[in-house]
Amino acid sequence: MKITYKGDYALKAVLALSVRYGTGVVTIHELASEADIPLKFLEQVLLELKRGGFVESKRGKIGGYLLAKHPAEIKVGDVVRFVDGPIEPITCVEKKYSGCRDIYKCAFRGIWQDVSKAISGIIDNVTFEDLARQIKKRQEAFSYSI
Amino acid sequence: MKITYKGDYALKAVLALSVRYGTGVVTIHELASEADIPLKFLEQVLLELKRGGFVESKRGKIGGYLLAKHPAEIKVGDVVRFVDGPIEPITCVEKKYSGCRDIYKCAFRGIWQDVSKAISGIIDNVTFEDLARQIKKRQEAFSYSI
DNA sequence: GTATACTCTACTAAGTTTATAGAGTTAGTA
DNA sequence: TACTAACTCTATAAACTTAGTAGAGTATAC
Repeated sequence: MKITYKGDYALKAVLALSVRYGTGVVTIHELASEADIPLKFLEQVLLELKRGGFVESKRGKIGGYLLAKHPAEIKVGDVVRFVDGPIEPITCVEKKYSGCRDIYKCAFRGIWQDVSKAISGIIDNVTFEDLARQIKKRQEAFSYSI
Repeated sequence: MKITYKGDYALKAVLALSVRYGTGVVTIHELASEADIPLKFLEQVLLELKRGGFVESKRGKIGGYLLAKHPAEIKVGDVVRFVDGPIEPITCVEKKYSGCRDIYKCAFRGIWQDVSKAISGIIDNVTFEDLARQIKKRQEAFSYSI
């Protein structure tokens, strides 16, 4: 499992949209400057997220992006797997694999399966609602402290 | 975390040497054909493992490789980290990192730290003695069944 | 002194990552 | 209608990583 910049950007974009869920659209430009992401790269990431059903877009002058579902329905794992591919640390643990000629000899397979399960257990148990709530709390705490 | 072919080959080589621990040296050629690894690639992997203190070599006509320590003293995690680098899924969780300008905003950091801990919890709790014992058991079971 | 096996450096083809460029499309509004 | 702001799509490219190959060099048993 490796989180690439693309994956990182995707997660941050979805989180930014989660925090603003229900408040209309956000432009790529806003998202890019807020999260410090190269604009043209973010364009591609958002298009991909759209194809994946995570976000929706509105074109035209007052256009922008918004979340396609409620933040509670999007897990961190969903975005990671969609953008950066399978979380398995090695190919032989992915579902369709049928490689290892003598599978009984592959002493490591069990370990990689355990690793995969452990990772899933973490990233599939955090939704963007959880993360958005954290962010909002911090923002409140910050504004009180002024 | 991603296990590359190099990492995979390294693990298999160390395991093969673990199974034969105490029985003298094994040539690269034997290891390569036993584990179906390209010979010249395995050469490099073994040299690297030697520099890492995992294996020792004996040159000359009756030369070959052997484990530098007892299999019980080598964890799977040691080899993985040495050959394929840090197991952290993203740079910002590695020890020396001091990047994130506003770390309090990085809502994902905690997740990646949890993932790292979970992976470590698995790969640092399996030694090559454990794995070698498994292999030997299977070999026995196999020979009984004939 | 020769065969065998490890040592070391360099090279390369292919794939992935991280962007950048630019032309095209949609929709609000003056 | 014309203009503008914003999304859409395809192509390209530099840098890096991976996986493997090549070949000359060094040590040691016999």
